[in-house]
Amino acid sequence: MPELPEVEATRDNLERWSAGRRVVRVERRDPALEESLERLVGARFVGWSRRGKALAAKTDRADGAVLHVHLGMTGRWVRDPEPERAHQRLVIELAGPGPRCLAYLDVRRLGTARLVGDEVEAFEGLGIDARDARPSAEVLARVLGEGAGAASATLKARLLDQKRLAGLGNIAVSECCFFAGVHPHERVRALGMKAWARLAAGIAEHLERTLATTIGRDEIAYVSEGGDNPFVVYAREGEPCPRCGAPIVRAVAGGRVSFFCVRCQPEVSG
DNA sequence: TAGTATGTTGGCGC
DNA sequence: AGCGCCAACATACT
Repeated sequence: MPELPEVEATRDNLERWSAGRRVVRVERRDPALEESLERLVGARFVGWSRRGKALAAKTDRADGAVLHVHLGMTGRWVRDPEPERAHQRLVIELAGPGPRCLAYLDVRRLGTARLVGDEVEAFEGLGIDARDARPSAEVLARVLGEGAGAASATLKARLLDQKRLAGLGNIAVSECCFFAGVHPHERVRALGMKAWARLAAGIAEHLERTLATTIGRDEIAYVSEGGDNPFVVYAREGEPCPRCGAPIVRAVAGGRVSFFCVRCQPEVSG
């Protein structure tokens, strides 16, 4: 499920459901999850923060321990699931009024839930947040366009590099690059300040749009089963570009698909 | 049955 | 050092 907007919507839900509430029971249904999670019993949730796709729940534990969560590909948190609901990996029961329990579901089990020492550890290795940092053209040019390897790096690879800019995923790259009118496989060295400025605006636009459809929902849906494709170019191969009408192209780079319009997003360096 | 999937990590060759 | 590429992780769906 998760790119930044879904993770932010999840953070918002968990904050509303659990802030100020005490854990009375931790049920570790997936033995692959760390035993240390059981130390949450008796702790009170203080609040949930996010950086990129990582979540951190502060508690009132004396040792400052923080619950670190990463949703992987299919992770999600729900409140009070039906008991027979599949793929429940972790269930946290809470005392007092509000949802009885928070449940972590993860079909593919590529996500993480573990106790770490503090928030710094939970966010270790992550760059600036793609939304909260509101990166300017200058910041993007520096964070994504510089450093060793910039001579050969593609924009897509740099946008996906969580230690540079945290939060964008494979879908976001196609969307942001379309809004910016830049080819995702462009070499970063070929980008001028105007292109970085369009990217800054494109990232903001993508996040604004997707956040609007995810925030405030108990169950956060994405491109998954059933629903209409909410994206502008992602998974729209062959459909007309919403700007110029040319067919949207699908291409694979580094094992991951990109969608773009060759007319609106000409590749100058490729 | 093969191909696909929103994420991350680690190996390989350059 | 750090690219791009690929496989692996584990599972469901088409």
